[in-house]
Amino acid sequence: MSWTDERVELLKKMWSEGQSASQIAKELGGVTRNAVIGKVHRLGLSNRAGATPAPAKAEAKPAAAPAAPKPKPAPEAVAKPKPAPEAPVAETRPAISPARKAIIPAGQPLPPQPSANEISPEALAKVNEVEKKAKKISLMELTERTCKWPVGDPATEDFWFCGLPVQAGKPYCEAHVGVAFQPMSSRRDRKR
DNA sequence: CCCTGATTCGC
DNA sequence: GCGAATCAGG
Repeated sequence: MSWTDERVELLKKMWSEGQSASQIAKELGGVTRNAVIGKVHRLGLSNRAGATPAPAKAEAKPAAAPAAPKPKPAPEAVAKPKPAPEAPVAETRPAISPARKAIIPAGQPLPPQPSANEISPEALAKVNEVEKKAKKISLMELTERTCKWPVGDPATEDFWFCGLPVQAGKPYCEAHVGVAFQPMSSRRDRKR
């Protein structure tokens, strides 16, 4: 397999939509996530921010490299009409409360894929669905990899934990993670 | 253990 | 340029 224009295009699209490298690789087929990541870097779009107004975070970066030229290949993001202003929300914010109406930026809509943004009623529906087939485990049955999403009233017998297998190092299963956390976008931190 | 992206380096 | 191996982290 080679990186044809079409494949690269799909790669760009998915990457900008926040899809993970493995998902993209799976979609493309014939390549591994490593290949995707490698390509992403070579394309110079390792930063998922098509036009993120820089967190303006007063990072106390040493920057003690006066003579160190940082050849940062300026993002060629220009001809690309980026409608979504990227919601400036903190990612680690568990929104347990289901009371949340669509705050979807009413900019230019994203016709094909609703993308992976906001909670969306879809995610909520997914949770309902999941709760049906939840394992309904008890507190003591919780392990490192069981979804710890509580359901029901703790003061009642009608209370249990989801118990479905969690994904990654999250405390919840995929469905619940979708409701509890914001998509994903900024995780900039490398110690090396 | 599952996953994520980042980097390196032989090809 | 490519991507497996490796690394670093959740």
